[in-house]
Amino acid sequence: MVGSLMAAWPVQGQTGWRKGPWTPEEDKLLIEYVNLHGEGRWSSVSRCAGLNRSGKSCRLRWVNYLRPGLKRGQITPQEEGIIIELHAIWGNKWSTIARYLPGRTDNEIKNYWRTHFKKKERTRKASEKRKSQTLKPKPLVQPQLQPQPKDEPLLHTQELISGSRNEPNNKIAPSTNNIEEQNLMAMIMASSSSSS
DNA sequence: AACTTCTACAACCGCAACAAA
DNA sequence: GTTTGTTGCGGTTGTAGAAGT
Repeated sequence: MVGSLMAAWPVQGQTGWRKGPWTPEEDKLLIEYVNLHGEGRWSSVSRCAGLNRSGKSCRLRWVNYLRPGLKRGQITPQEEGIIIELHAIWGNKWSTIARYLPGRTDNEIKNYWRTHFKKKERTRKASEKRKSQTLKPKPLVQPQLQPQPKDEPLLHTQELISGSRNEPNNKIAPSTNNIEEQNLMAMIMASSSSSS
């Protein structure tokens, strides 16, 4: 199965775009294009740069892998703490969370969370199972990881993260509208400045 | 050594929001 | 005001390599 899939990859989709892993040549073309023309206009990248890739694919490759300033490697315990805190506030707003972790992408954080959350979930369920065999079942009090309402006041100024990123697509930081959140932001600011 | 399971990561898909025509 | 194209986001899947049995 794996072998046959690999043999078939990379393939061309029904739209004619190439799919699958990027080659160093493609990376080079994309980097050259973005260096010359800047980010954005992804739909024209494929044509102009001679890449047989969809704009979506080009953007994703750039944002998650090629963009300068990306940190590679392990998420530090400090970053993990920030992710946990921010996830408690915003839920699965990965791109929002990523704005507070310079050099980290939403995809990276999402992957990290899924891996680790799944692991924790599994161990939690396993221990519950063990408990339930010996104890009377009682209502489970879960830590609240509720996302904010969809219309949360996300649109604010970017002062919060000023200096942390300089990409043009660095949009807006969520507003800090309670003490807890403000404390968290202070913690993040302190940790990011100390780590740099 | 062979096999299985787990983890990390890259990439794709579908959808929604937004802007331009 | 409507349609169409583009961009960005979140969810999901697939693969490689590491770790465990």
